[in-house]
Amino acid sequence: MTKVARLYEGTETAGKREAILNAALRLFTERGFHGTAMPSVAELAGVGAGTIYRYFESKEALVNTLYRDWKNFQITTILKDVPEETPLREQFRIYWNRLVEFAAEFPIAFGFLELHFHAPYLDEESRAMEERGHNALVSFFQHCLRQQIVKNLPPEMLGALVVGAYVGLVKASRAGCFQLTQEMIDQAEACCWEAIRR
Amino acid sequence: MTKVARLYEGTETAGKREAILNAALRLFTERGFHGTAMPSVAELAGVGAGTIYRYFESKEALVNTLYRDWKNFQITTILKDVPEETPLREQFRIYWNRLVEFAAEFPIAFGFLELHFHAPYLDEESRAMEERGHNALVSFFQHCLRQQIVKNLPPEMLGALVVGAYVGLVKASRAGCFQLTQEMIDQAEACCWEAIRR
Amino acid sequence: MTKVARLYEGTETAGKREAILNAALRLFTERGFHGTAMPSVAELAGVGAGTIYRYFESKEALVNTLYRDWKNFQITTILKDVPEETPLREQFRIYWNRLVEFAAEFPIAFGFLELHFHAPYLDEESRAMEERGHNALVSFFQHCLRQQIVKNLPPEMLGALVVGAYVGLVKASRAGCFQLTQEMIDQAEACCWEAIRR
Amino acid sequence: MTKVARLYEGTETAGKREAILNAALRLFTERGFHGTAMPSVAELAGVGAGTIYRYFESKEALVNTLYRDWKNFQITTILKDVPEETPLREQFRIYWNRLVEFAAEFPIAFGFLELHFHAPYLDEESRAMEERGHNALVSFFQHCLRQQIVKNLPPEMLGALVVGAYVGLVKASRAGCFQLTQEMIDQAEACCWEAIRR
DNA sequence: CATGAATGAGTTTTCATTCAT
DNA sequence: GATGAATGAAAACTCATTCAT
Repeated sequence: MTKVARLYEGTETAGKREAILNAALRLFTERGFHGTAMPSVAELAGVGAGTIYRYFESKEALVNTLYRDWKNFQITTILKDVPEETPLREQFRIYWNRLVEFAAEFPIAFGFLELHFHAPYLDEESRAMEERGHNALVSFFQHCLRQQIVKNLPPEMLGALVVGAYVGLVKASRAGCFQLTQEMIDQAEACCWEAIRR
Repeated sequence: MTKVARLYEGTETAGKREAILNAALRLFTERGFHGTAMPSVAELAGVGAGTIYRYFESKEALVNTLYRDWKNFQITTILKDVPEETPLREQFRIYWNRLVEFAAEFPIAFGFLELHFHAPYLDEESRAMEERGHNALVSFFQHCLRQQIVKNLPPEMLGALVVGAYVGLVKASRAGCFQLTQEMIDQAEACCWEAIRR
Repeated sequence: MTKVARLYEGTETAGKREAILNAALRLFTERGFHGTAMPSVAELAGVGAGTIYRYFESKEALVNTLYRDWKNFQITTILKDVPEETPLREQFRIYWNRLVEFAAEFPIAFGFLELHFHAPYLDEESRAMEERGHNALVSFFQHCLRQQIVKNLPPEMLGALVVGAYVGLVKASRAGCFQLTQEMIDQAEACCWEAIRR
Repeated sequence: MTKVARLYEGTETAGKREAILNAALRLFTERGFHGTAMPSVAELAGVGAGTIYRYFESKEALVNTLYRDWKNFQITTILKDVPEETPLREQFRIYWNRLVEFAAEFPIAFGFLELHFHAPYLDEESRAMEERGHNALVSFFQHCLRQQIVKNLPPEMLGALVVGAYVGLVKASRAGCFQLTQEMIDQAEACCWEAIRR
């Protein structure tokens, strides 16, 4: 059983709701929001078409739940348990590895979050979650800036470059350009740090 | 200059085909392929709904034409007129600036190409065009590798990191995180080079 | 007193069947038969959706039970305890007052019976009940005709005019056009008698 | 060709819109608003299901158009060309006859207007039209009251009794209780006048 | 050529009814 | 007996595509 499924397994409500969310995650990622028909979600989830509406008010509610849950999970997974006193260079390494691990362990969710970044059908709450991730990123680079260990550039720009490189790397590896070994991940991390370090 | 480029010039000379491509570019970028109704494309283009089908066999044919035309235009624009003997470090600077200029001059087309990267409704020919861009990128970094001026990493990976950083930068600036000045563009270019240089 | 009547009394003694009939009466009257969802009936009745089907075979069976019970109750209430020897003019007064009282005491049931008059989903038995009320009406006016105290018109027509006036009066008062006082009820009764008396 | 059809034939838009309105009029009257499926309207109208939505925004818009058009037509038909100086007793006779004629010539529309009186899906504008008819009625009886030729009762009540009797009469004749001859119509008119005259 | 009205297959969503608990 | 989650058929509505004008 993959970890993908496990995000939606902990609760005792169990079963249908998780099946729907997992089916929707896959189909929305593969075909996009408007390209996915609700009956196809139901079929993949192994439930009746009407059943989805017992758990989610609408298709939009479904995609938003998915976005919030996964974005929240991603942020939590990446930020958890890093002692404040850890050197920032070391923190950078940790976050980088966690980002890559997240994409490796939850490839569909990674694709989903990428595809739905800033999508017009995301609601207030989903956007707030997006914002939360963004703030954590900016906050880290502000910290780096204060310690003068990175180039004197806007923290948003530093974040954009590093996260952009991360996304590019993962997408390219997923497109089959290369297989990501731990060595390559480490090398990429080194590249990114060198890109921004003072 | 191709017809694709002319779409963004004066509309008085534009034929119906251009008007349709123009309208479709905007709507597909804003709402996605499945989220865009053909009649809405017709309306924005100022033509009858049936007229689209005189120029394009289907909605898929339209999006593929758009993808091919713009991808081709992007590749051509970025690669043109760089003498082989130009130092690679200088070539890198040129390509970087052209990428950023392209995104600035054709922001909708940039968004369109990003959004439709690897979309399931793109056909063989469109994928071949994608491949062509990819090959040019890889080829450049192979050249760099042979001259041992960049880190000894797969050229696809070097490309992924740099282009990823570029995409991240442009998207962040478009999301309103910051305004891209020439100085920042130059600084970002320096970052990217430092990321990969040996 | 039948169970139908008891529905409008204290709810603490009411069984589930009564609760369902009560809820259905209100919702069918407010939103119509097809406009009312069975789960909404269940919710208002405070029972599970499946429970309705322990008491009624289908939605049609429910509306027919309701129609029959209330039509029967209406007829019974209006006709009861009028000695045959009572002068017909006096009987007319009695019936008129009982009709108005019925509409005042059971306004929802009055609306329900009006709305469902001749509805296509009423079954044989419900139509027979409708017929029974009609026959009582016609029979009364035949009696009047035999005594030559009313105009020499078909009894059905006399009934239609008087009952029509009654329905019009009640509906108008319910629409808020005026408040029905006993004086007005008496005056209306006088009008109706003058309409048909010889 | 019946007059029912003719209400929607005068315009040069012709054809589909009228066919849809006429089909909807029949089905809404026979089965009610919620009991009528849009595809069944389309089928009876002899058009595609999607075509209805080229002419009417929604099912509600369709029923409201129908209600407004017919209510307006009814009011106009009944009130037209009655010189102010006509004696009120004579006006009463004219209006009565026109009401009955309307119901005879447009039996489905009569049923439609009766069934949808005060329906919850009627919009502001439709209710305003309802009000307009009501006002004309009240206004007539106020005139009668001022001339002291009718009983001293609220004009709304006089109207409710007379119109109620009219509706009862028509409904009964339509239910097959009797065939309405001109003689009977005249007699009914006499009844109604006697009901309210001073 | 250009149009846009017309279409019907497909979409999202609802709801009468069932059935395992 | 009572429940309410589950269902799938059918509802309202949309839209890619066609074709008569």
